[in-house]
Amino acid sequence: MILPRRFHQRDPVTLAKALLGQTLVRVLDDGERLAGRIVEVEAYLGVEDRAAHTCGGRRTVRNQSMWGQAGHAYVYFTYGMHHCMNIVADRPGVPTAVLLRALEPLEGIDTMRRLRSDKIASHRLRDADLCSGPAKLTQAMAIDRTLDGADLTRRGALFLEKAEGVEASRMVVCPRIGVGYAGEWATKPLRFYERGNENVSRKES
DNA sequence: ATGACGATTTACT
DNA sequence: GTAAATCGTCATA
Repeated sequence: MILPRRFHQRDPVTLAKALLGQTLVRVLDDGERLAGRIVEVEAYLGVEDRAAHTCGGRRTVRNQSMWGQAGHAYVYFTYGMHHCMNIVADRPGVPTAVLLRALEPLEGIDTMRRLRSDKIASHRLRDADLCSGPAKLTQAMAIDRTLDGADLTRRGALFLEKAEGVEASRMVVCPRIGVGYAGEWATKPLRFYERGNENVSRKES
């Protein structure tokens, strides 16, 4: 079953926790299906959040997806070489989102490994190296700006299937990664991951 | 038109 | 641990 619009129409912290355990599915142009279980996420809280791209109400060409309807993808390009994928939360005009930081590979693992190996020299990547970071998972799932704005509640190139969630007792809650520039917002507990999962990008910081 | 900067990853000391 | 890679985006002028 595909996760419905209503699932996404919540505040980003609630959505972030609910997304842990759910399945992200990517269908390639040739029909091959790649899938991963979401095991690490971060919530971005919108205009007040100094770490968010929509901080201060900024609305730009790049971040316009964050201002739109929940359940769509917000994919951005950064560091001149990497893509990161978010899931838009809340309602139109409230620009919040959840960043996907790590997946546990489920389907299409050989293709994921090829997509990752094409870019880097090292051969024989472990399964846990395929999707253990926000830009690694977009590489392994062939996600780029062409999928920005994609509706994740429809069976297309990218969508979310319902699976068993992760209980609060098995979640680690800690500060977000890589947002040291955001002042007091850098230390807020907005990162969530499944305790003990080997695919997580880093242990608690 | 210009310049500074990343919601990162990888390789190397 | 530190540094390089690499360029679209956005604020400033």
